[in-house]
Amino acid sequence: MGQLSSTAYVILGMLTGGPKSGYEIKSLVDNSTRFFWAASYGQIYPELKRLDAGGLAVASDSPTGGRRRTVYEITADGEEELKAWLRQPPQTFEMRDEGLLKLFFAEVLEPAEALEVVRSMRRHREDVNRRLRQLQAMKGDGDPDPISYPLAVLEAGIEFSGWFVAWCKRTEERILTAAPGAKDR
Amino acid sequence: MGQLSSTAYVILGMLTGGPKSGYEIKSLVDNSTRFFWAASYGQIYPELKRLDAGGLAVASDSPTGGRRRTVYEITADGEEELKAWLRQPPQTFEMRDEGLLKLFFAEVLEPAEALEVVRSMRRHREDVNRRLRQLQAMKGDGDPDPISYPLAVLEAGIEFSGWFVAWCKRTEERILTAAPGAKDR
DNA sequence: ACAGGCATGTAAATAGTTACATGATTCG
DNA sequence: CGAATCATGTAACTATTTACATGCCTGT
Repeated sequence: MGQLSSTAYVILGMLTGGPKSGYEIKSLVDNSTRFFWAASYGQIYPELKRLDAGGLAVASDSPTGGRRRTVYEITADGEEELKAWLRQPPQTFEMRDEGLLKLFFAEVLEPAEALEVVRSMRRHREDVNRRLRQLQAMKGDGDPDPISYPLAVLEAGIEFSGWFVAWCKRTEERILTAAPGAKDR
Repeated sequence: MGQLSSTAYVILGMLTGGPKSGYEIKSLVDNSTRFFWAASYGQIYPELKRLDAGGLAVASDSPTGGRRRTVYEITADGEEELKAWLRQPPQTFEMRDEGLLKLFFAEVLEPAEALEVVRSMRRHREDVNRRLRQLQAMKGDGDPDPISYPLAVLEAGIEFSGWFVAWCKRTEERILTAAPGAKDR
């Protein structure tokens, strides 16, 4: 039917690895694509129903014990749809970083406060970097010969957050050099 | 009034440099914060009215010749509101990169097609990098002694897109190494 | 005369988050 | 037994983009 949302493609992509429940898709997303493409339950569950209705995935009951559970499997149509999308040049590149935005306006603050903005940013990125490294350690690491795309993307996340931390450190130095009085609270 | 939107703070921040029209704010945003915080007319104009209604900015007519024009000036309350917000630790850090998402699922594609995804990403980031460097060349460059926050943020954008381009190149190499047949197109 | 930039605005659609409601199972 | 986790879903809200409508001014 009409154009699918990006979330629809995230789901289709996740389903290429085998049938999954909405809950499983959500936690997969949270442990992989989240840092460059997030999705909430409020998007995932309705979208799964739409994919089923459109014939791109099929739902089937698959309870775990007495706990109801619906898993979805991608169809041949679904896979074609996914591939067609993957072949289109990517369009969306967005970033929203409140820290950079605050720093941009930091002239109205005291240097010590501007410094604190950068420190917050650094703490956050250090955190992300640590979590991504943990994920990397968990997945088979070690530069596999036939390149693993998910691993390559994970590496991008690690490098990116690493670069960001380094940039924060250098920026903290510059603020301190320009206003030596700004050293801590 | 209730909580202000982030867009409201972008506007307040832009107004600290002097009174501006909605149109001017939009083009400022497009030439500065855009790569980490965008805003459209559909947000800016209604938000300006809200800021005026809430006493954080004041509107005044300031036509250019026969062309009507409304400029907004930040009030003391507006400046306090802005500073209070700047002092809160930043919360929002988001990225949506359709290229990384596509690469993540590239296993279902031919290596040549995966390569094309990365090349698209690289072209896009090269473009961004070029435009940011142009902006940098236009603004007074040369590491001013009292650190310029907007310039520091611009540098972040340049470094970030530079890192991204380099990562794409390395990833292209890896794909070619794993599947030497993927050359060209 | 016409293109492009200046200027303001709104309506509709789309996207996405948050909070809530519900209930079963597993592990300590 | 209680907490965490598995599991599904919806309603309300907030955010944001896109497309459109309007019209003046400046430079070629």
